[in-house]
Amino acid sequence: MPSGLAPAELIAILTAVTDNQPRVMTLRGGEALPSGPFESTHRSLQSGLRAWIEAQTGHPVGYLEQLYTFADKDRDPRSDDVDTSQRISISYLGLVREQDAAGAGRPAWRSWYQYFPWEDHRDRTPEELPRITERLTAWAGADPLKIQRVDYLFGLNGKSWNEELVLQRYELMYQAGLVDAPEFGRPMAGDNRRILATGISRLRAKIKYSPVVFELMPECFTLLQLQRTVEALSGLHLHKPNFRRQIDQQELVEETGEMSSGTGGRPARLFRYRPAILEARMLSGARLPLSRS
Amino acid sequence: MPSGLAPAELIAILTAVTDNQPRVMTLRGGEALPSGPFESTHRSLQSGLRAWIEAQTGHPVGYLEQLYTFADKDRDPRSDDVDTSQRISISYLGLVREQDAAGAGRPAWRSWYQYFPWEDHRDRTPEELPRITERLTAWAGADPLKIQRVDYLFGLNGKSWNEELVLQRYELMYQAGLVDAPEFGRPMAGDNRRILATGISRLRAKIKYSPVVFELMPECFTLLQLQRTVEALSGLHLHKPNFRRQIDQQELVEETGEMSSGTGGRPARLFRYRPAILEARMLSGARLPLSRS
DNA sequence: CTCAGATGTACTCGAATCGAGTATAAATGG
DNA sequence: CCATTTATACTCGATTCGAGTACATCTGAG
Repeated sequence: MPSGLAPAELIAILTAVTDNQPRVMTLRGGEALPSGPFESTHRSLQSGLRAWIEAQTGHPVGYLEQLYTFADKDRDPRSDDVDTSQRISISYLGLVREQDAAGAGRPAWRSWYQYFPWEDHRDRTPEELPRITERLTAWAGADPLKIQRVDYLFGLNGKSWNEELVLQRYELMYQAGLVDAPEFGRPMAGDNRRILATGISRLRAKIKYSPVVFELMPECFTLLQLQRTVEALSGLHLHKPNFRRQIDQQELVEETGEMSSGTGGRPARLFRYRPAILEARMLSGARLPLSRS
Repeated sequence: MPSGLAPAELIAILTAVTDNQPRVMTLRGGEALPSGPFESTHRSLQSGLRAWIEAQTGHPVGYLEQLYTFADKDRDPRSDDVDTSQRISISYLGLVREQDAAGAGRPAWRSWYQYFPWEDHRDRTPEELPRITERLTAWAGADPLKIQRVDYLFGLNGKSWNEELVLQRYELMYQAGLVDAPEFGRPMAGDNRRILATGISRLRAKIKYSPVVFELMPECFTLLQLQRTVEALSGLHLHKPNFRRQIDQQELVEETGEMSSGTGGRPARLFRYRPAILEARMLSGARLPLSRS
């Protein structure tokens, strides 16, 4: 057997937000992410992955960003193919607007929070959390380092909840043997659930300093729709006046002149993203006005 | 020819700071970075790269962080092997303390700023900058998008210099055909110089919210030594009182009780990093007190 | 010895940011 | 008509941060 010559695998976390739910594109009954081998016909890693996504989900992709590269032995030890040569997996985060799916692999959009129910803190703290932290605390025992880590990751004992630490929380739960319990979120094949956690972490971090949210918005939107989208992604409730102030200050959007067709209350102004400003705002960014509750 | 079965290549940007200069470990007369194929004997991507680095440079590595994965066709089009199958390159950023090098590939530490002389803004704005921006402005012509991009990346026309945009600046200069001019920095083989730019960008961003600087510091250090290291990395001059205030507030360091042996002025207190605080500060981070001049 | 020069340390001030709260305006629907 | 929902404007105080100033302490050259 020569050195690791297995083809590299490309994996996508394709995300959209509909009905105030952040969703991920899954295959085979929700247990797998779109993926396929990188082939010599592909012009680049990105275009290769785009081809696989279109074939498997029938969905065109706009924004695509590289996440992380794994080798098999770095990955989830439950993998089936123990004696094949080492495979390299390159994961990407993709953002799309629409949600109709019709491809070869039984594509379906599923809410992130089916897989990570403890990550949605928009309305109340999730009901799973007490049971999770209870078992984690038991697992930590008297080890001060473990206790500190549990407190820090899950916002216990005066620490505050940090929504970006999705991956770290998942890995701690993995260490503590909690991720196989079906009560704590739907499982996925292989390490796909961990890759999803990586993508969520990255996206939650990125919306704070980069205008990627607009990749998920329709052409025209109200400020509340924008806020609801950010809230869905971050899993947090935001303070409305502050959110609007931030959006104003950053001049990321402009009015279209039209008004929303009224979904219950007073009609809202419709806005449009100003991509012209993108460069200048790359770093000053779109900070999130957070909220305790 | 089957699908792209070339072994994946591992590449390292190994960085240290000595004599107030940020340095990168190079091979073959400074034109290449340490690298080697990922082999089936390697336990993981990281450990494989560690082995190659030790063999080629004789240098052990502590901190190692994945940067980016390329396929050949994504890379610099000047690559020699046009008709081989597609090769995948996985780049890493490594941080080390010491600087003695003795390995198989003529290892040598070189200052970052030999390769990117326009990135060092500590004392004065670099002398190359006027000539670079002049040629870039000529290249941009009347295209408003290009003009905006030049202004934004190089801090022209009221925009401020953003030290993190090393890669973007290099890629713009590449587009404009400036990177082959030896007056604008030392060249490297293939796309190694672009990979180095990627690493510098990442490190300059990371020192702002993560205590990675301490990977580059000796066990004990004065606050001024710490400041000089951060300045070397960011290529900026920092305001001393503000820098110390930040370090105090974040409680990242503790006094050793000893004093510096006096390198000219009044003896300074020696400090030591407090890794115990690491977790809690992961995000609140080590922000940089910047400075215009 | 003394003083220049370098380094170390302690304050102050004002602008900007941001979480949080309050108030008011405009539409819908029973 | 009024409760409810949504939209929008304004205020207040805490914190952060860039910037400036002042002063302390040691080394070493003359």
